[in-house]
Amino acid sequence: MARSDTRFREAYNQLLMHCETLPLEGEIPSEMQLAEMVGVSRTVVRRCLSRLKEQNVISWEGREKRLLRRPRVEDRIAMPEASQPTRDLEQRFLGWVLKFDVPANTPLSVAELSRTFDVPQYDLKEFLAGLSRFGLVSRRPKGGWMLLGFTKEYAIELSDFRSVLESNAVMQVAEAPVDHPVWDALAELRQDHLALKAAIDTDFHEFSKLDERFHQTINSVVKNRFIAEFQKVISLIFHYHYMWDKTEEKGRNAAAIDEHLKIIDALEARDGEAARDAAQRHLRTSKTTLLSSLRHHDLG
Amino acid sequence: MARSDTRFREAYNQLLMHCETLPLEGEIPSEMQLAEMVGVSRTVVRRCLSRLKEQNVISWEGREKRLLRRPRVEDRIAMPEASQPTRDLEQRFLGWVLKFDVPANTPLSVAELSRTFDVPQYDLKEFLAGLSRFGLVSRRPKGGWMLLGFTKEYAIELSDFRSVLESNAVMQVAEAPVDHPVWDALAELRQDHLALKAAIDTDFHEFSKLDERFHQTINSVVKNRFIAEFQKVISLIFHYHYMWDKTEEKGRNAAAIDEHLKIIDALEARDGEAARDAAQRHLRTSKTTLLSSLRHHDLG
DNA sequence: CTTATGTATTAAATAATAAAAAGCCAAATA
DNA sequence: TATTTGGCTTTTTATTATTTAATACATAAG
Repeated sequence: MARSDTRFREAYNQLLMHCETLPLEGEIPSEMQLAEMVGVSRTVVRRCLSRLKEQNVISWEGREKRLLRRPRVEDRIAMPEASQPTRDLEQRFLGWVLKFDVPANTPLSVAELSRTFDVPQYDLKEFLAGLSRFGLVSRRPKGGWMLLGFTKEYAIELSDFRSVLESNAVMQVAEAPVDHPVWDALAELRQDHLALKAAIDTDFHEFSKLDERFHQTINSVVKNRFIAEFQKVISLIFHYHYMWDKTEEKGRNAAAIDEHLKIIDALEARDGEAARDAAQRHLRTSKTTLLSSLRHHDLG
Repeated sequence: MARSDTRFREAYNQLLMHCETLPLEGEIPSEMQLAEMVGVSRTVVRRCLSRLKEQNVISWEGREKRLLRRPRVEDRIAMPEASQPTRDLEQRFLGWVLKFDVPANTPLSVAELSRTFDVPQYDLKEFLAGLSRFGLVSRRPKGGWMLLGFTKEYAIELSDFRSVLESNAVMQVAEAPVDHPVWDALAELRQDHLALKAAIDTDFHEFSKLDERFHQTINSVVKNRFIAEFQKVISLIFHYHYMWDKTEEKGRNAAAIDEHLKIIDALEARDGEAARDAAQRHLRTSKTTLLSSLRHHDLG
């Protein structure tokens, strides 16, 4: 009932590996050096050395440490099977919400989420606390958490916010120096848009990926940690919704391609104002699409 | 070693109070009604009733519950002294960081913070997880947390972001309907600015409050949860820094008053473009001030 | 005099646990 | 018969206890 000793196990195995590179009776480096090597505190190193001595792999007397015998495979400590990485929890959680169409104002059970996502409860608590800053979840008065979005209001506010951020991004692109990599990327995007436009009848579902790439390219010009953080969530949400709303998909995508091309035109002409206007028109369309996809869910 | 029974204690005392309003031998409402009343689960209500019966305050047999005697003051359960509210932890934390000029890349000890702020450790974990979304803190590889901001880069990106948000807000104000409360607020702000301008030689330190009010008024027009969340942090940070940077304060404030007035002029003329330009000029000044205040800290 | 070790102190992660909430069912009421 | 109520069970949450790990400090070795 306490913190796991994964650190110790990992360090122990690493030290074993290091021992294999040493000659028999060879001198083992100082505790501090070992700690540095393995990226762990001296406390852990000493625990490892204790065990190595116990197992008669090394001798250890004061600062004299020597290799007694060659380490064997069975000397290694088994690692507790690594659970799913907590890293992409955000992706998985938002995906779950959108895929299963979890309605607004659903109580979230940390215990249950912990099971579905195979993530310890305290990691989830931390994660949810972070999401609450985006207004996606909140604490319930009687304890626990609650999923707030995606209501119509949320979608509207998110779209508006996206509009604000992306208008700014477009303006910045227009003012980027000629040798900025964004220009090559845009030229390539133009080709890909034209290619898809030509094959729209069969390949229209390919647009989703292209769309994401387009917006990412535009936004990559803005070097701002706050905006970047939000973009991650925004693009995820829009992306998922489009994937699920299949009504009029071909027509919608064809129209979006033209809108994108207009933005590229304006940008390459270095006309910031025109680009911003084109971008805003495009984002208004996106907003409408997002809202109508919500309406379909309501009815279905 | 488990969750506190504050809920029970509070509920018990509330039920005692309710009993006082009842006549002797009076019927006590159903468990569900009591639970609803006190805002607590039936489980807690039943625990309370058990104790009330034990203390001979009520009789309780099946669904027949009657008041046996008038509750006395000593029947109440003592409440564990409420620690500092976790509510304004954000204010206190940011205040602490800025006031003591905690440098960037300082390791934060949850244990220590818990003591200084008189807040349980898990609350702090949640809070820090939230702040990490703003890029102010992050997890350290070997565990624990680390304060990232306020570096020069952070200040620049924050200022730029603020600029984006506030330009948008200003544009929206310009398009607000004539009966929107913002117009009255702006008229009042104009008077207060003029008054302070007249008395600038003596009252220049009053500007800080006025500044906050001005920006809050502008931003209040934008109804957007994402923007609102950020504004809280942004205004807090800018505000604190100005409070601590005393160089040239009078001159700076006098100039800012004029900049504010120009924005108000443009807004009242319903000239969105002009208002945005004026706002951007003002925010550029703010950015410079913020950066120079950081530089002073570096030198001092 | 610097660097490494031994020891003590402090902090962090996390499982265990009491408190609270939610769920279920039969009995009682209307 | 439909609905509410109370007794009981199960699940979940908040919070602590405890183990692991990190850090600080004194002491010894080179």
